[in-house]
Amino acid sequence: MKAPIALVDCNNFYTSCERVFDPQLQGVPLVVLSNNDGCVIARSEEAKALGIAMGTPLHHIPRSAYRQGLVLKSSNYELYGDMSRRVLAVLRESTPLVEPYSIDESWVELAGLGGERLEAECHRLRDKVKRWTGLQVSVGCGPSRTLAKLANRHAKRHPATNGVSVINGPVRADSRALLARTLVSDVWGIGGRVSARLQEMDIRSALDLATADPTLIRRRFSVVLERTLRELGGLHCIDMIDDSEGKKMIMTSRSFGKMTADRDQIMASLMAHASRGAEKLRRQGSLASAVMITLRTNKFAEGVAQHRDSKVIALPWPTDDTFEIVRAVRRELDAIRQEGVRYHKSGVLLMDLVDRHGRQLDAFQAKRDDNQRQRSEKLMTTLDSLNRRFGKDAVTVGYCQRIGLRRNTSTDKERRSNTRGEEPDWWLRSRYCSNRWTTRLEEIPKVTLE
DNA sequence: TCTGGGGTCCTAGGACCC
DNA sequence: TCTGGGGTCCTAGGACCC
Repeated sequence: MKAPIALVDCNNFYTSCERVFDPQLQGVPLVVLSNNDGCVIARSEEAKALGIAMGTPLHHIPRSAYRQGLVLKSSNYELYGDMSRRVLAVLRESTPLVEPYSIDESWVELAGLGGERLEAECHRLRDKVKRWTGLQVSVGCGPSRTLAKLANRHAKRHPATNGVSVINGPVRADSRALLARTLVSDVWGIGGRVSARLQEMDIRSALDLATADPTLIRRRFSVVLERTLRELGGLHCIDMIDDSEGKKMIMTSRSFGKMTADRDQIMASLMAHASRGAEKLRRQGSLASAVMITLRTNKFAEGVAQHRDSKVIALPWPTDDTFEIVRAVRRELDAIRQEGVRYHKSGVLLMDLVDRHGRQLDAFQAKRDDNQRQRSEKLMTTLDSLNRRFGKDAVTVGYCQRIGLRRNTSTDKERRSNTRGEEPDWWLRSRYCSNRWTTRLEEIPKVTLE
């Protein structure tokens, strides 16, 4: 028998992080906006009660919401990332079998526990995270990940559960009833397309799917859905993700603060993405064999020329050198950019990643002599350590400047006065950003004693 | 004026080989 | 009028996740 698995998920994670360090945000409707202050990506319970949907564009939020006290925050990933690490540290202290799943969720294997002891352990984890980080989590537990997800959703929605729910698949009556009440579209792994097709087959609830014919499901859909079906039945099919080899591709892209046709600005944005991508590459110890650049216009803008294109550039040898990657990007921009078109978003995708140490020195790589490689490694190590010590973007490539994330100041006006003259169009908007309370000494919370 | 960013897995189909 | 069969590898695109 496989050990039960729990999903520990932070409630309204981004808005909760904001509240930990700013008590004035308690009890008010609060939303966190996506990059560029584009649309709503997190909501407090009060904001949900105002009817603000996930993904609402900022400019579609009704005035009435502000009259009721709605507060906006720009996303502050430095803060959220650090809070996420803290939650993880608390979980890891309790059990070694923790697998981070997203910035606000982790899987935890609870071996050797069952019945009341299992439920007690879930409550203990929940209380501990709250006490040590100030964040509230919900814990869902079951024999498979799909059931743990479903239990988690239940725990989050029903205060009577006290944030913890354990289910056992359709064998037990109470779990069976929960599956019957859950729409198939709310099951983890089932999106809009698949659920529409399932409805046509009269499969409407999670229980309907759990008791459907696996062979038929596999034939009409795929092995993915068959696994979901079996997981709903209590069979463990979806394993821990083995990310020991790191990510298989690294994407860095952003929308521009304002659309622009200016070649230099577009170039600067791509160079910034290339250097950020190369940093991520070095952090996970990989080398990229190819890089793809992408450019696109704003699909929502009416009456303007639309254009999108991308190009894959093979690198002469697998590398993690910022300068080599930037050089490739610089050379190829004109291959995809159309003169006069105002672009809205650019991106750099590092592909065909190989392990830095496990690489084979084939005939091509041999072309790059040892001196050159050692110099590059030294330079990149220096670059990274300077940036670690003096803050992100302390040292950057040529004129690409900062990638356009927030600086110490948080208003557009202050930003402009910081940059001597006109601010580049491609820089992000980030008008409502809070401090990076836990990662920057200058922004640490101050307590004044009367 | 203003609509995010970063991933994974699976499948189908074409190219190519014997 | 007739035109093998089976296997692998690669890529593009679909679907889903947070």
